[in-house]
Amino acid sequence: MSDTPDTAAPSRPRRSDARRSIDAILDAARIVLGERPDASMEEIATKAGVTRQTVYAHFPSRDALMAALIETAAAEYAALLDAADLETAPPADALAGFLDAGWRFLRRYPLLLDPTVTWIPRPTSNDPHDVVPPRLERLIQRGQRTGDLDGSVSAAWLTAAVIGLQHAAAAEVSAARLSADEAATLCLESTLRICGSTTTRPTPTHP
Amino acid sequence: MSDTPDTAAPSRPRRSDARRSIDAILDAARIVLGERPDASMEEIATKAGVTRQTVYAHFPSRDALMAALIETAAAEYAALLDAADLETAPPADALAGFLDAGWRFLRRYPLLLDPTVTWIPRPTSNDPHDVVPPRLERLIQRGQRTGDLDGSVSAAWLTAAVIGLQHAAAAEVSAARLSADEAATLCLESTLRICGSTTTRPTPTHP
DNA sequence: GTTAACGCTTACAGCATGTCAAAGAACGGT
DNA sequence: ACCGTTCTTTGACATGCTGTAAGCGTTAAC
Repeated sequence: MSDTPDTAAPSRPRRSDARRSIDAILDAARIVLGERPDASMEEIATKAGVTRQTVYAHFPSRDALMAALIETAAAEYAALLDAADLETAPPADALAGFLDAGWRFLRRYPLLLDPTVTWIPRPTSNDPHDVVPPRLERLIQRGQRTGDLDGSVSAAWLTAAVIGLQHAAAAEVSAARLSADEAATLCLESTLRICGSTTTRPTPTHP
Repeated sequence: MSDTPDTAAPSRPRRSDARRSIDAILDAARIVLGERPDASMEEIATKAGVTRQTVYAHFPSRDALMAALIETAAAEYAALLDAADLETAPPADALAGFLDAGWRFLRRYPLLLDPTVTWIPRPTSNDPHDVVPPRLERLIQRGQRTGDLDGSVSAAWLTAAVIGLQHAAAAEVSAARLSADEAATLCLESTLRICGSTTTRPTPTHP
């Protein structure tokens, strides 16, 4: 997935230390930028155990590094989503599974919580926007067909709304106004509501 | 509201051309940063008809300028919210009024649509976070007391969720996936749902 | 009309991003 | 184990943006 940051057709396979450096840089960027999104290339390079020029040897610019990082993130996100069977589980459960995958992803990539990243150049391939929303939208459409979800609101909007709700919940966690568990619970609750889930999900009163 | 960008107790009143410059700078920043959030001080100064140093004469740093800009924005937002009687109107109508104020505000300050701004140093006073969420939360709490809104979900979370929904809707407009009208309609619809509005708001079928 | 405040020009330092060239180190294949 | 290639490092350099400073012209306030 992060095979070729530079070009698409390497004449010869990459050397092992180069691959090690690339992985170290990507990992360092994930961590450092997760803590401080405006960290310099120097900091990332140092954290990766290489020099700044080595970073530029593999990623022609800061934006290119970001794009590659987002790209690997999207691949991991896609793997998480594929592991949660969104296609077959009951829609309400599938929605919970979608959100759960998101929480686990955001714990590994707190970088994407910071909004600074949203406007950087989109990766050439494997864009998160091409990976995450379509799967959620298919899930919502399925629920609307089966009648488990309300079909009177467009699935495209509900897709954006659900992701927006999760962003809002994550921001509340970042601001320490909610715990991770509270945020997940409330987010799921509101998600089911906007999707018009008819599943009688018991309000937390004893039976 | 934007009286004293520098200090709090000016020994003598500000001169007229100084005030004119300050207003021009703030207005230029609002417009230029709305188009390109990473615009330089030079561009802002040029747009304002002054030199870069004049900007620094009034705002000690870029962040200070941002803070002042956010501060005036918050004041305008507060005025819009106060004009829509959130305290007395029926909760569902008040929610619609809240969202409407938001749409009008975002049209004037597209700058705040860009997420780059969210993490800059908070203004010393008149922070938007101290202006907008409390009014919405009071409105939701009132609706929960009167029974017009569902009281089983915390008003604090619903506050964040409603604002998050509006952000999501605004992003869809920015991405040209929705028109402004569609976004407003869908956002209101989902807002009423997560708040558990019991108002029978007719689905858009003809009477 | 005098004075204080304000704006403009010029200059400078600091920092981050990119770029380049050359020498040294590590890898891969033989 | 050797050798050629690839990778890394060092050092230097150009550029652009931020922030600071002093001097001088201009304008508003009283």
